[in-house]
Amino acid sequence: MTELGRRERKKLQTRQSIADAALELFLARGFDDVGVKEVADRADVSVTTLFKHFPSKEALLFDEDSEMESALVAAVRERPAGQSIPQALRQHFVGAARGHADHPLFGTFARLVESTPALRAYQRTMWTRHEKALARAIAEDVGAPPDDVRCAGLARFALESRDVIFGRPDRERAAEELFGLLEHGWAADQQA
Amino acid sequence: MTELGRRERKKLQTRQSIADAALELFLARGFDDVGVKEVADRADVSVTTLFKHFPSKEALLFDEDSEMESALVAAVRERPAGQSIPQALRQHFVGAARGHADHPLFGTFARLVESTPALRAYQRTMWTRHEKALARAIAEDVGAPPDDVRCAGLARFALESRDVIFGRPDRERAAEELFGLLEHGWAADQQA
DNA sequence: TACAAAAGTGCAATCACTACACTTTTGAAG
DNA sequence: CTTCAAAAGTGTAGTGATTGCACTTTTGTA
Repeated sequence: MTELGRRERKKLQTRQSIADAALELFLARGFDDVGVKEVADRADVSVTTLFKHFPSKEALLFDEDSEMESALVAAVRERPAGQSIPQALRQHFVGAARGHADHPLFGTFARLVESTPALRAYQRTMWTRHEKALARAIAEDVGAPPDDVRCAGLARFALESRDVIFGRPDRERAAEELFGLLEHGWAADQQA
Repeated sequence: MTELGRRERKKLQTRQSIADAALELFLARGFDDVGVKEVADRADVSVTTLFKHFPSKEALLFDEDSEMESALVAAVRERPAGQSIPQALRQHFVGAARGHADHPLFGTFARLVESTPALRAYQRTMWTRHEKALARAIAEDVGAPPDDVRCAGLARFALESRDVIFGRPDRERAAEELFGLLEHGWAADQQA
């Protein structure tokens, strides 16, 4: 059904060449030490073309994120009966982290992003871009108005949790503690 | 005791001229429509000098943030007996918001930042820069290890709450709900 | 008074990104 | 199969922030 014409195929291929070239070069020599010119050269396209496919240098590394948003919303909507929203989100993030563990490149990639401020920032904005969608899904689920503050807050906190979790050595435990905090609150085991 | 020599005074004065020129121009015509050159000209310094005083164009608008960090840490450390940490932070942020209401310029300034993505992002990183300090203060207060995940999470969430709150019409209520969520958890009034 | 550090300057360069005018490719209609 | 407009790609020249460099001026201090 999704028969792509030759034109579309070539376009995607060009895009892929660029993304591949970027990934290789950045992994090998670091984000800041490789210019866009060099990426374009290696992909055998002009700089102008490169920027027709990607809106910025950072974007070269973060392809395809519309799937992420739907997966995020689905994690809330289609969670098993009786499971709370925070727990569903925790499971979603931990599952994603496990999936990444398969890909050997992913560790190196994560380290690159971690160590480059510009990339960290960009990745964050990519994620928070989904904040509104997530907030709306949560609000709908609990029957609150679409701009409810607590739903917006939970959405924001959950996405931030992801960021915090990925910076920790023991992600599973970190996820448990953070989402536990969101679910039961600071007061729950802090009677001091 | 803090006798500043003429040299230091002149340096501060130059810095202030630059910051003033930047604020005026940016408020009048928008951040993106004023070049660094123009700011430097107005402050009667060279562009080189401007960048010796400020690390970036965005930084021209966000001076003095070391006080903010100590105020933040103090809000936790010196909170009244019996007050929870989330409540102390809520009060700190709401109080700051009220204080700002006095300054007539502040509204315009806030609107400028709000409407300029680059400034929003920069302001966020300025705040999250204090995340570690806040996390450490919290951990120390409750007797947890300095890198405890829950303390780090609470610090992050609190700072994010500030950002969410400032985007809402009714800040007081938003603050109550968000910090209530942090204190008592999502489960507390969400038994559905 | 003399000297070294600090503050300031102007110039040229880098780098991401854009506007423009242009050529080539290609899907589809006739 | 031809034709033609849209889409994809190119090269050039520019903008605007930021940096490095070599230089002059100021100023605290010995």
